[in-house]
Amino acid sequence: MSELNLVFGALADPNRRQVIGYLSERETATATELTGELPMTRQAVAKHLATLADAGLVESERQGRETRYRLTQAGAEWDDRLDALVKHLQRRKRD
Amino acid sequence: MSELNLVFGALADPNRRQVIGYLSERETATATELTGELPMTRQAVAKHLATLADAGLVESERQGRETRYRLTQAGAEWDDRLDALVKHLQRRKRD
DNA sequence: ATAGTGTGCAACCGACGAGTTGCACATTAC
DNA sequence: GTAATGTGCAACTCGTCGGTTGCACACTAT
Repeated sequence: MSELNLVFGALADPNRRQVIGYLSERETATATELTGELPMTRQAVAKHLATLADAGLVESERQGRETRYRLTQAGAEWDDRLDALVKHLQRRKRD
Repeated sequence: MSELNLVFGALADPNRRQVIGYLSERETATATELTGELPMTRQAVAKHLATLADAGLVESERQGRETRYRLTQAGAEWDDRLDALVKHLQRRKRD
């Protein structure tokens, strides 16, 4: 599939956008850690992380018995775009 | 549903992104006209136009026996963002 | 060695989305 | 009026997606 499709498909889910937000704050996290923030099981979070990784927004590295995820450059750029977009929408709604 | 969800949900489908592109060229079009450009039935195109309208990216106006669709301001902005994004991805891939 | 913790994989389920067909209604042309 | 064109609505199929459970494997601590 084309990269654009993968990226927009990944961003279509609000939980995945939230994961991007979390990763932008914490710099790095495991699927188990993120499970504490989201109302779903670890396996569901792991699936979302896999989808984000397919889209090139997230990368993973195994350290010992845990695998830590972090935003890629593209993922960080999208976090910025999303922040800007939310503020843009709020401003438009306010006027 | 939140506006952001509606917008990203609408943009997740490549056919709908293509419809946005077509509308940015033609200024205005009917569902039947767009059917000539896409490998699907008129009703399918009409559904896509409806979800784009829900997301506020497109607006419709009935003129006689046909209803003409055009991009809203938000839709036109997204068409620009998508163009810029495609070029951004191409540039990144080339380097 | 054994228990505890973290992960990955596979199968399953329910819901939703994309697309289709069929038909009824509205508008225009003749 | 009647035929042709454009639209809208409803029901149906089918695939995918988000989420779950269950289990096996990897690593760590004691």
